[in-house]
Amino acid sequence: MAHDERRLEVLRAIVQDYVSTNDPVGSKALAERHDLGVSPATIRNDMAVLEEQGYITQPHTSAGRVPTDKGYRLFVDRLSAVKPLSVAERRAIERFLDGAVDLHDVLGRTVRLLAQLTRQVAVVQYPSLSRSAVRHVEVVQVAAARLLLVLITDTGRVEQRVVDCPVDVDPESVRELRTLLNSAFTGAKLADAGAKVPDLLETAPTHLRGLVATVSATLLETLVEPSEDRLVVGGTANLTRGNALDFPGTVRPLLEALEEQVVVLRLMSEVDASTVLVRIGEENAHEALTSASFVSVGYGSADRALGGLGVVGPTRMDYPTNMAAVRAVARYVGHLLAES
Amino acid sequence: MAHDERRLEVLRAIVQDYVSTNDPVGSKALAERHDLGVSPATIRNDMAVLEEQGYITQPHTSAGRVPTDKGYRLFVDRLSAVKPLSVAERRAIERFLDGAVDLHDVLGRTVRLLAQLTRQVAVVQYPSLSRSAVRHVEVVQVAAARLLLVLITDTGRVEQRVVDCPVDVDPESVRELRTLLNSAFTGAKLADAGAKVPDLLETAPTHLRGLVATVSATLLETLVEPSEDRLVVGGTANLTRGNALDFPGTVRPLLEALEEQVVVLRLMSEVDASTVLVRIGEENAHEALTSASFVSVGYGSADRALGGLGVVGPTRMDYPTNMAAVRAVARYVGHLLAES
DNA sequence: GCCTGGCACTCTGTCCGTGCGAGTGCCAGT
DNA sequence: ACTGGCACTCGCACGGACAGAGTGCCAGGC
Repeated sequence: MAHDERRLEVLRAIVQDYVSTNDPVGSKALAERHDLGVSPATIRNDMAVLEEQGYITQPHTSAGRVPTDKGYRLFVDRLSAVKPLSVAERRAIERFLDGAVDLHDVLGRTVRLLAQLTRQVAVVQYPSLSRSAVRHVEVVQVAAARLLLVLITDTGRVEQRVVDCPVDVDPESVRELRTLLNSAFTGAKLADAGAKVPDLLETAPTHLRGLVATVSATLLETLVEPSEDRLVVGGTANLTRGNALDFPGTVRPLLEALEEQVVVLRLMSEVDASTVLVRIGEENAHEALTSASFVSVGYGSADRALGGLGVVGPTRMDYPTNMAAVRAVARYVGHLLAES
Repeated sequence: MAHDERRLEVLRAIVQDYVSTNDPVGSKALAERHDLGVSPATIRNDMAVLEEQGYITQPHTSAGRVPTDKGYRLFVDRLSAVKPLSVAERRAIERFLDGAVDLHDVLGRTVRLLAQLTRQVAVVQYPSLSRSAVRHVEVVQVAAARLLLVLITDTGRVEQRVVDCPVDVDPESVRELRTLLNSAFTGAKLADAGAKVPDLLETAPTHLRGLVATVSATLLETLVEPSEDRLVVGGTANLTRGNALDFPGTVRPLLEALEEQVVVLRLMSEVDASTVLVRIGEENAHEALTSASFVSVGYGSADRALGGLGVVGPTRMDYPTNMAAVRAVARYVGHLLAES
């Protein structure tokens, strides 16, 4: 029916205008700025219907209309085409990320890049430990009865733990231990590492049993502990951009949630690498984020997402552009980490 | 002269009142809240002198007085005693920092602790590479012609770099290389490491020369590069606390400067571990920080500062408390890193 | 049946004038 | 040298008037 179609067109126009002007948009302005082929009065009727259906709302009588969360949702799902990035932007991504010297650097550059590209707050998760594989385990003796355990994953992430042993350890044992651990764990997915411990304990020479047990315990703790998942945040200054209406009250709770990390990590846990996930306003199910939207996607090769990255901003954001930027950056980071 | 003394007392009272109430303070309120033993009229005369000397100013005619940067400076230098931390606070520091599992964790906890204690933005610098000593160098072969170099310092910091070799490397050479590097560098201050390279090259067996040269080059790059100094920032949500007057305009430039890191690191480069450094407003010589104060101190043992930490907030801050907190936390972190 | 032009209505943001309160500076008196 | 008193200056909060934007509704046209 031509009706419904035009009504959606009106909704799209409202979203686009509101996103770009930051003012509630009225029927007259809409008719002027878009070729809808109908008069303001007709648009008003459509808007009345859209409002009744819950897609738009007016801040107060006799102001223009503003999209609701539901309206943005419809817009994202059905009314927007993902905007391809310009050549200049693609090149910027490459130039920005190439030349990174280590994982920390890669993620730091990524977060700055995303923040700059989208003009929103960017978040990047460290490659998940449990989804990585062990590249190398290193044991360093730092004192007679104290060892430093260093775990290097194939994504370049490095974890370290100090292990206090009940008795002194001689250097030869350290060497054996290193060999033992590496042959047991190297190449294994960290998620599977736990299963290898009993085996390892059995095959270990008797004089190393105790040591292996102590060290394995710490190692497992390191691997399993998912709370240790890290997050890099950047571009928080972008929160102060734009209208005060974007975040009712203040940006304070949002800043706190971003520092809390746990909140964002939980949201990020749902991502996969194939589709860009958009959570709008109330959909976020966390108080501090109810007036914000979260656009995220997993990075890594298709079969396993190493982690997630995304941007956080006001619900009034340019979804097509941000989704495109997030996806493009994730792809590039995925390649970068896969080949290193 | 009794005059001057009372005048300073008035200045102290003004600073204290203004910090706690956030309102320009007038002569009447001052007389009521402090036992200065004189009438408001007298205080007014003193205030007129203080204003003429540049220690205080009035936002507009017929509002109370507000301390200037110069006023705060005098207050910090001569009028304030460092307020000792309460037992509860000391205990909080211990409880908060104990149980950290690695360096990243220590610094993360530190920054959260400082932010919470002072209700300001907290910054903590990673232990400086050049002032640390090498604990261990690890070489891991990740491909035929690609090595991963891992450097572990005595402060628990871990740096890693990928090295691409011109020719394939056999595993035996990797083992020799590891031994070689460790015997050359272990225990050496990173600042001195550069000097050891020529020696190393000479003593290296002929078949390893090329490899050692390549690897050393990357290693040196890692060590010397001071731009890689890292910063942990926390408590940015505290910027939105307090009056809008605290930061004229917005907090935006400040947030940007904090993310820039370079700016803060430069300020931090001057700290040493013995005295708490306070930079007030314009003293900061960076545009974004001219309406902010920076309280910092070095941590580490007395003879060598490993890095700096501090807080950033409005010039209108509680200097004695913040200085005490910064110093106490720095001491504790210093101990923690020294013993690990 | 759908669209359009017109019209009355409502509401907000803004501007302006007023009054009030806080605070000052100055002066004369002790 | 300090104090009380007094006139003066502003900023700010309050309130009314006004203009502008936008709506809902209705009657008429295609």
